[in-house]
Amino acid sequence: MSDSDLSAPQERTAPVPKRRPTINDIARMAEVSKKTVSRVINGSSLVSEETRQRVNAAIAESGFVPDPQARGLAFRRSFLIGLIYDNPNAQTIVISQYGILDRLRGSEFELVVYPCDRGSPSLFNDIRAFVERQKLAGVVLLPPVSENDALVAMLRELGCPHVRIASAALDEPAHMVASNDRIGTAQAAAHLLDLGHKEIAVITGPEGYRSARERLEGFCGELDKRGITLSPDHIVRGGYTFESGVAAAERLLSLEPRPTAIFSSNDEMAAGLYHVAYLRGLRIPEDLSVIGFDDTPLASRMWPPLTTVRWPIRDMGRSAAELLLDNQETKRRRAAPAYEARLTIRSSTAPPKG
Amino acid sequence: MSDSDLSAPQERTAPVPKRRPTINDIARMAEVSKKTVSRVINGSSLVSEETRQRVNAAIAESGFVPDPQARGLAFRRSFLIGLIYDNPNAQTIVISQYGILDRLRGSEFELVVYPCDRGSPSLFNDIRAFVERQKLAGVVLLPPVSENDALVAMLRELGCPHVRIASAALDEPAHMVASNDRIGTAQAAAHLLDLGHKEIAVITGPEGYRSARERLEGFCGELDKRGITLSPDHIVRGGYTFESGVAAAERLLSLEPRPTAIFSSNDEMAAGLYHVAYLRGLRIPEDLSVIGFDDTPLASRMWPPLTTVRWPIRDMGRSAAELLLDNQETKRRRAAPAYEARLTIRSSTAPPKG
DNA sequence: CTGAAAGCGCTTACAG
DNA sequence: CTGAAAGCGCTTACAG
Repeated sequence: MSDSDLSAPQERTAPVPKRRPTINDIARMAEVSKKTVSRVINGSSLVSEETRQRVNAAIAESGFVPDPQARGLAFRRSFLIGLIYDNPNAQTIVISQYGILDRLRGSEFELVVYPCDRGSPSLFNDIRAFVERQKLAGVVLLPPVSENDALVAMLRELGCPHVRIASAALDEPAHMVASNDRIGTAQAAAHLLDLGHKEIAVITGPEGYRSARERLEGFCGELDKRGITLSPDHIVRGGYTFESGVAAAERLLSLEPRPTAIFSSNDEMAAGLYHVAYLRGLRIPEDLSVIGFDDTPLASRMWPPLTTVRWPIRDMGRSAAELLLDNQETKRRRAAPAYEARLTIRSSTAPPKG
Repeated sequence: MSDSDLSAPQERTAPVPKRRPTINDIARMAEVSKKTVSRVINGSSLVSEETRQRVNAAIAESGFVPDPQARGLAFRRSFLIGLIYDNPNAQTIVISQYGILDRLRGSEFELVVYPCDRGSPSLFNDIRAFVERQKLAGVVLLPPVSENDALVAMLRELGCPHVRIASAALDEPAHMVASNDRIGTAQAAAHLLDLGHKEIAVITGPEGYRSARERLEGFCGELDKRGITLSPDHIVRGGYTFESGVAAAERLLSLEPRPTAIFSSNDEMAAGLYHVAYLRGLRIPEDLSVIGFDDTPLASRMWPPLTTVRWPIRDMGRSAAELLLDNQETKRRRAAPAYEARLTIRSSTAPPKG
């Protein structure tokens, strides 16, 4: 039973440094050529059923795992998926990573993280170098950098498969995992209207961000339908950061008459709004109703727990990885499911006083 | 000047698919063997200054970048660093990633993320497979999985370089980036005492977690010094989660007399404590002073902003990567700097009433 | 359906 | 200080 029965005595003393089995070992065990082993590994249909079983048995017995580096070198590409993002929100990043890994686990692919700075003048060169050097099997782009069409054009030129996650369909289905943010924000507007609010204001996202536009239009679209139009001073632009939420809140809460309800285009800015409200002695939701967007853990940890629009980022990450792998293995271009952002009602909304 | 002057006319029409230059191209350009180019790439001292310059000039001119896959295959290891974690806190994960990448950027190494489940029966096998398959250049372990000595022993056996991030020196300096959590928690205790609190309670971390012990002992150590000993019912165990903070708070705020100050061993549980306090109509800090630990963004976004102990995770991540790379390139074993958790005073602490 | 040869882009002994 | 040969563990044409 021992595999060293035939070796010289002195060789038995030192435990054989059991080298990982290679494709050659499997070929020998199964009595086929290494090329045939390769065919089995890669799921080629040009292998007889009997041969395939013999090879698979040898693989199982030896615990053989193909070396991704060697495969990659021969394939001229790696088994690495890059995650490129400039999103400031830690929750979004981590949860999207979990989502992608949900799909990658058990596959031969690994996830390499690549945070970037959209403002950097070397952004394009850096990403090009990253993609080329690692010969990435594909990349997933998170918003807002996912909205950068020029960057995506470069990826296309490089022949790097890519999937964009965003708040609207910016690209062909094969390259897109989109949420419909308008549905959830329309629900938010309807919720405030149903509670009886008339003095409504909005903190939007940064200029030029597609998500900012989608959320604003979804919210205002519903108000329009009900015959309400927000005056320009009731729409204040934020930067998706806590600090920008504070600044926007200071302007909105100084309005006369003061808004009784404010929709913030993300949870971070809603937290800033809470601070300003509390500093001014306002109670939430008695004096001010607040709705956020994202449904990060922060939303449920604030006090009172924040009514917000849930953005299904984990599912979207999983879909992005799915698209990348599917379109790799098969030729058919599959599309990701349609995702909808939906309102989650907690405790930060109530009817206006009086 | 054109590099296709000598090619047949019909070849000039199709733009030459400019293949990435390889070590062979550089060898040809510099008129040396590829082995010599390899020596230059790897910083060998056995190259004459003149030859080195010629090779470097060719590299610069051609934009040559060595293929990490091919290098890895020949080296029998990859240029991938794994980040292994089971930490539930998104901020901790993302910020440590930034820290590690601070050091990796510009190097030839990439960061591969590997969240894991400490409860999984296949944890060891999964990590072993990950490390072996990818022939990782090294791994960084985040707490609490970094405290798992058996896992680290396995990594050692596999010959996988590793650095552990934790709240105490669990290992030799070359494998350790440790914070001293006792300093910050002692400061927290002193702060509460100085404010005049007598009824003090603690929410600790999970049983068996080294960080939980360090923080508890740091806090109670300072109380002891001042002649105060907490009764067992004033120390409630939490699980580092928001929900466990809620549960612990419910017990502590039911005590008679009610504590006027509570130290929570992380920010997440402090958020849970806030909720229970508010539900009971208590004001922070007037009726209850609260101190957390970590100084995640959540701490500054809660209301009132949380007094907490700052855990310098970004710096620690950078140090971990530094250790891994240094101990890779040189033989000398360097140690990471000593990190100290320190108290950050915000608005959740005040003198007790009366 | 199967295989022998050559190659992916590098490095390790081994010479000199 | 420099190089020719062999090899890392796979796959791509090319045969048959």
